[in-house]
Amino acid sequence: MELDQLTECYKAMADKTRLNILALLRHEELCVCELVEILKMTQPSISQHLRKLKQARLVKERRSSQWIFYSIDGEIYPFIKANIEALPDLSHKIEELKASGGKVCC
Amino acid sequence: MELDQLTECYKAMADKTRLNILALLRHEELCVCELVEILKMTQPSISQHLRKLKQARLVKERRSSQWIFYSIDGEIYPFIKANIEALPDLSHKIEELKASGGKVCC
DNA sequence: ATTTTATATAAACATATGGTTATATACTAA
DNA sequence: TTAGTATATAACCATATGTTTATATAAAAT
Repeated sequence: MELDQLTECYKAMADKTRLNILALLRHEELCVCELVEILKMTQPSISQHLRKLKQARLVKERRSSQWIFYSIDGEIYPFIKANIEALPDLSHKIEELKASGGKVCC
Repeated sequence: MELDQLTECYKAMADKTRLNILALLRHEELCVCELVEILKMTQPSISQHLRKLKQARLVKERRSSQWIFYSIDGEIYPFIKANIEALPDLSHKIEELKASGGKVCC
């Protein structure tokens, strides 16, 4: 893997919000508004972080009617994937969202 | 591992020069002036990159008379270490330096 | 002691980055 | 067709980052 491409990957991971997003998507695909709800950040901010992750090919998107669901891109290099799997377990955040009726959607 | 600490690690790796440094140190310890020579960059620039890598605990230093030798920190988290081992092989750069008589030192 | 060599630090500057507010687009529902 | 919902993009701003030049420090050599 080339250094330029690697640098882009690590740049994409070099932000706490984006690591949080990756840590959440590790459990299941989520749409933008769910991430907004969980991370308590504005929608444009989340969208721009997702764009960076997408450009670095760490996540992919899937449109379903009004929503766009993001998930970890399966094509990721194995050692990058290992990094994502080493992120903290945030499944409780998703559980909270479901419990509060905020899931699927919005 | 905490997200803040992880973010610092990835920030440290989110730069092409620093990835080059890590890729070189993967093979053997090097002093600042050797890195300057190999990477064709100014000494203060290299020094500041090394400081970031040191702050993120990716590298450690060892003083030997006038020189300060940098190397990969052995205490690194395993999956971070795997990242460094996945970096391109730059041993030829070190060989070139040795061939040109630029090694140990300066 | 003075000079030289190796490295670190500081100051200054240009560019990159992340957040906010406002607006545009895409789809849904009425 | 119009209104509403979900998301993206643009413009703006404050802060962070990387590079350069200049200077400081530390050890070695003379």
